[in-house]
Amino acid sequence: MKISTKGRYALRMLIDLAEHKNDGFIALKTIADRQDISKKYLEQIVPILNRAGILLTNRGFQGGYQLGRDADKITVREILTLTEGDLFPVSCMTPGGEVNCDRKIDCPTLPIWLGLNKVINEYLDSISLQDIIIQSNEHFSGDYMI
Amino acid sequence: MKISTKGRYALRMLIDLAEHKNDGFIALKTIADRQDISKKYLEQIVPILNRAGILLTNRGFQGGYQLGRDADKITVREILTLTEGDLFPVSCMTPGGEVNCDRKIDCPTLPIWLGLNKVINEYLDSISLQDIIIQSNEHFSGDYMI
DNA sequence: TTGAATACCTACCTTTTCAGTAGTATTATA
DNA sequence: TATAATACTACTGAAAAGGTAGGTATTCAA
Repeated sequence: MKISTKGRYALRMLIDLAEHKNDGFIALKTIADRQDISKKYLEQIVPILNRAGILLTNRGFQGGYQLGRDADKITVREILTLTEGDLFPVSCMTPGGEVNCDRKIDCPTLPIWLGLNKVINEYLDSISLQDIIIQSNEHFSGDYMI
Repeated sequence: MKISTKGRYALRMLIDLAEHKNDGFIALKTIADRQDISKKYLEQIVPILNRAGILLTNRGFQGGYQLGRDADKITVREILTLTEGDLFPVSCMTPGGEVNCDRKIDCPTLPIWLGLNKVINEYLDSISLQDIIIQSNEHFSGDYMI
């Protein structure tokens, strides 16, 4: 019951891009260095986000990445769903929402997983990259107000 | 981000015991057969629940298990926390609640994980074995009311 | 008092997933 | 055309998941 590095790194990369959205295309090496993540590993994560239109990319000299959408239009749920596969908390359900289990009729635990799925998704859906940055800045200045 | 078989099997075993709480001690073989779970695997899960006082056990001939507490005093959260380890959604936090990460100061994602942890735990804490059985029965009779 | 049924314990095993590395191909720009 | 970047694909070592296997200890009933 853990989010893997894949999802966490994707999130950190996108937050980094959102924080530097006025810097043009940013090379993966720059992000990898700033976030202390293996660049090679990030290379594998990036195409997932790319295909979903979350990123704009430029190859070649001075290439790199930018957010493909405004930061307030990208939710944590979208990022994690792309990178972690679906977020359904048990393996008996497919991404499409179908239950793939012989016991599904009268399974007493199914309502629990459906409910858990709901609270998780609603929570993660309520947070955008923009929200994260705002909250992060508030917290930062808060440290100096004591 | 999935609950493993260990947690799900534990939950099903305890629901089974709650449904048959008037049958005295129930052998693991009976539960394994009814739930279609490997008895040998269940044997490994049981001690975890046992140590927490959720189970009463009797060894020897006609031995078996009973719930050690009323079904409305056993929550899904307790069962899953015991079997899955803590339920914290990322690996950077210890069961005790301490953050085990160099980046924890000003980590912009930490509030997300704290919030996610909260909604997950509150949800699972709100469901007892008793609740599951009641809801399961309602659903069952509902099928005949059409 | 003995045999069967039960829980308890520990080691082992196979498969899958995680978390990357490595190497090569492709593309855009100066 | 050299160079700095992304894009793609294969491989790998370690850990976790999901069990099996085999033995020991305990209890009750006949």
